[in-house]
Amino acid sequence: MKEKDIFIRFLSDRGLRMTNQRGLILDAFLGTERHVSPEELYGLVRRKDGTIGQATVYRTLKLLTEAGLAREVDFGDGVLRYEHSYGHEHHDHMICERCHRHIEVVDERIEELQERLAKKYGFVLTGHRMYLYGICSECRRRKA
Amino acid sequence: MKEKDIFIRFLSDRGLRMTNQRGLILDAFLGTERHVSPEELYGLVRRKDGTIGQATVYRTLKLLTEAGLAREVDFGDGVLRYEHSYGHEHHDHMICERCHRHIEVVDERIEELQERLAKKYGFVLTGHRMYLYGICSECRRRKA
DNA sequence: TATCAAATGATTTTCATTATCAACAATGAA
DNA sequence: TTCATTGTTGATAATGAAAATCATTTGATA
Repeated sequence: MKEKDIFIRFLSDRGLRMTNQRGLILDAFLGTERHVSPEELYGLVRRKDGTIGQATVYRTLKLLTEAGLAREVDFGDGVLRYEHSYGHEHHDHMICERCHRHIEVVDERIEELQERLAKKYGFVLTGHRMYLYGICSECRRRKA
Repeated sequence: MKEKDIFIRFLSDRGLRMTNQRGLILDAFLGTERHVSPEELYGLVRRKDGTIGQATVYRTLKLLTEAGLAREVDFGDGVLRYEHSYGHEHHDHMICERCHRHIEVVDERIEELQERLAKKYGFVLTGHRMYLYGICSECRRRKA
């Protein structure tokens, strides 16, 4: 399992340790699709080990993010979510405002233009967040 | 004052009333540049009327947003900010991760591509949020 | 084995935002 | 005008996510 190795290496580089709890949390995280909130993940992990604390889940998710295995996603609803980062290349998000369906999208030309736009203002880009909001075809049909 | 008329009309369309407090909050909001947090605005309004409640500021900002006079901006730091919407055409945000300097940007080609991207997935766009993060020239120079 | 930093879980704290509620004010019908 | 209805407000409590605290446990290493 590649991810676990990466995490172990990341930890030991910092003088941190791989523990049982961190292993469980990583496994649970890898088993998810799309986006998990710390709370949801806490629920999943607890099924395996009922004694785990939610603070540990929060802490581990931060670590996974720093290790490059997870990525924070903020839909602006007040809950931070996490998605896989390793082996999942960058993408942006398109969200249906009616059914909350969610699609991952990328457009290379947009990415390119973002770089240029940044350069124009003297910035060196380190990252970006782009959320497109709209109504999906499904919901438009249903309305009719 | 155009904005006040718009707000009054918006309110009466909904069977709501223009009040002294709402007027004060609108004025204070119009007097700001860039982005205000509810907390900051509360501070400003209180100078004019020390009895105003912060819940009223929160409520009024929501109303202003619905009226199309304000726009919510979420930089992801846990505080929602508001910026002028009326007479201020849409723009995106570029933020320096080091000094937190903030620039408003637009790129018509990006906007256009976003539309096309949405269409490709059957979405009709209603809006979007785009935040570009990077390091500004100032900060890069200072580092050297 | 002794030592010491890291890790954990329970708990508390923080902080932004929202809900609740009683008091008050405007509106409109009778 | 009177009275009922409904909107508005401010104070306060409640919520909920995230971070901080802390006593205790764990694990690596000398």
